[in-house]
Amino acid sequence: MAYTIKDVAQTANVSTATVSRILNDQGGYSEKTKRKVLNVIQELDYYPSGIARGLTNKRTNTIGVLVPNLTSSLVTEFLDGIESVAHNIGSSVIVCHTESHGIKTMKYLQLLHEKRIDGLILASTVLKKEYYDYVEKMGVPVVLLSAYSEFPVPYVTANDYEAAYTGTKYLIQKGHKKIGMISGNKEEWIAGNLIPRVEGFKDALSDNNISFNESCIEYGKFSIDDGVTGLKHLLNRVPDLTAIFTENDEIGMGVLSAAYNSGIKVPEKLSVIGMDDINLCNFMSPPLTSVSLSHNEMAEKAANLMFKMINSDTEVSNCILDYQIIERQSVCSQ
Amino acid sequence: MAYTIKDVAQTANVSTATVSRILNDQGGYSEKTKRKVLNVIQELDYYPSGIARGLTNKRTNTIGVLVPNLTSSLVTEFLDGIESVAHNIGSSVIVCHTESHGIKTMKYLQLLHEKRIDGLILASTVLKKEYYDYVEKMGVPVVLLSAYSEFPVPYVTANDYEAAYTGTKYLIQKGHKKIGMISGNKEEWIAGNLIPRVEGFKDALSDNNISFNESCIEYGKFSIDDGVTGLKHLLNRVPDLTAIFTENDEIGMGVLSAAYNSGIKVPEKLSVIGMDDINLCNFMSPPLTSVSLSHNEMAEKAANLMFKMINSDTEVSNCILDYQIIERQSVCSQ
DNA sequence: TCATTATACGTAACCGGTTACGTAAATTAA
DNA sequence: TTAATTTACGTAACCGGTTACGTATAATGA
Repeated sequence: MAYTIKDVAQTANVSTATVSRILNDQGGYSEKTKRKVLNVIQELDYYPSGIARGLTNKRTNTIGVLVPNLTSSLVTEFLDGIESVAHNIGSSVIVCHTESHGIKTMKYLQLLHEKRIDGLILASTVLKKEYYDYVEKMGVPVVLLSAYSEFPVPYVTANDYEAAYTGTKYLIQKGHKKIGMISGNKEEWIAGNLIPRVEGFKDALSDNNISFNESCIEYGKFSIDDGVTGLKHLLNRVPDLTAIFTENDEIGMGVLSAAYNSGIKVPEKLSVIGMDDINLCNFMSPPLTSVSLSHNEMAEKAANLMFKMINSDTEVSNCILDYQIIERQSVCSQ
Repeated sequence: MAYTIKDVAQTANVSTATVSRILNDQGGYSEKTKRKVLNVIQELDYYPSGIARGLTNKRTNTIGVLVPNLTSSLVTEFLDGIESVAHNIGSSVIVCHTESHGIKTMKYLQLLHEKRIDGLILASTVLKKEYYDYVEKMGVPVVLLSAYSEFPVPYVTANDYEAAYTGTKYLIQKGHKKIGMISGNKEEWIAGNLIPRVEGFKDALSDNNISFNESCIEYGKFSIDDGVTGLKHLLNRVPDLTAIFTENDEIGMGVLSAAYNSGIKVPEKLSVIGMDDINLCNFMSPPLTSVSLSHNEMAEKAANLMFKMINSDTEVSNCILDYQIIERQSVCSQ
């Protein structure tokens, strides 16, 4: 195998303790021996083993990130932000693709436990009691990204209710009266009881005296595909819709695609507004108007929060970020 | 901290060796003690430390994946496939976002070296000599995904040259004579000398007696943005183009977007064909015709190859996968 | 000058597992 | 019945680092 600290110590005629001290800038050695040891390290091309170091240090410089999927742009943008922060701090990230699947998620948590990760970020994941109990037991800092929880786990998220309310109101202000919504999976939210984005949608309607009918909401999952099938179902049930609010941009993209393929002009015949403001919105035809939830900031905040918890063991406070409507070309006045 | 194997051994009145044997199904213990130990493990909720285990085993059950970016769909689809294979085999994957940046890449390699990963996959990355020398030194199995190399490192890729040739020929057969190309970064390929997708494009033209002019190729990077700026530059230089072949689908998406915003109808006024056939192609307006390089299969093959090398230390052969044109609606006859 | 303190190390235990080797007890063979 | 073999463990070294503690030497102070 590769050289060890012992090899370095021997060839440099010092003890392993000295080598270790030099490697970690701890002082307690002369300039001369430092140079000598550093030379030997270079010559042998020695790299300390993070494994061995982790064993004593109880620090692996590795964090885990649980994501419900890897094909969603929002999620990969999260991952991107987290990875960037982690790398700057000197940590690596292990990605775990849970598929929102309970058993797979638990398996991943066990795996990360065995790997002795320093911290954990759950992105766009509903924190079930089972998960909470486990991470509690693991005893590592956890933060939720784009999710909240009744359990005492810090989260970084947007005010989904308000954002959805505002997004819907935007459509109303544009003169729309027949507005539908395509939402993600209902069951995902068992924990939260309420689906905030749906509630925001409903309340915006009723506050503006627009009659609401349950059939105006279509529930699916969160992917583009769900947008295309969602639009079909929705228009079957209520054909005179003039605007659609989608729970996220992927669904919105699906709606755009389905509309194109059905010859429904957006925005002339149908206005569409998404949520999250993922980068792809800019490049749709037409560019997709969206409620931006500053998700770049969100990911970085979450990562920074987690590292702060790792380093100082202090409790940190939740963080609710701002939202903002990014007007593009998928919505027009009625 | 958490319980250790010693705690388990003590409370079960056996030695740590016995506990270890039981944990690893190695035999050499009676059913009775096995049950006893297993009970204690459950009671204490003991989980062995992967770190300690890794120290003796020289196996971390962790692999590294280097990717040039995390916002490209192709790359995340790769990542998805690799993660899936790895998880089934019981390995975790560390993502490293290199931004195609030499220094950052080297830093990551060192980090992964320190972490003592079992294997490494370089996705869509040109293997510079510097990288090769380093991974050689690391002594772990490496495989290139969607890349080739003059160095003796196994790769899994498509026949880019032929695929590009065929994609271009498809446009020609549709009657197009004024065809442009938008390619990725020229400098990326220093190592390979030739840019296979560009060569395929050129050769398809000349083999079909279509005059070729260097100004018909626009070089940028690989993102959607480069597609939009690329189209503008290209049309400035040669305005009578009727078709565009893009080095990848992201660039193709950018072209679609720029065309939409400039009022250029696709495919009526401009045909566009991409490469890779990422999932998003299906949802563009219009859906983007693309040369499919079976990248799902590619990622899985690469991962399986790597694990085979990890487990058997045998040399494996390269793998060149098939391509196929997926006709959608962004190309029409001239 | 001698006592005191600081500096520059070395020794060895420890982190939490794995495993080669040794041995008493149980089983089988002769 | 006794010898040979197998089974079921325990002991202790080892993986490759870190670090508490001890000590000889050098530097400082009185």
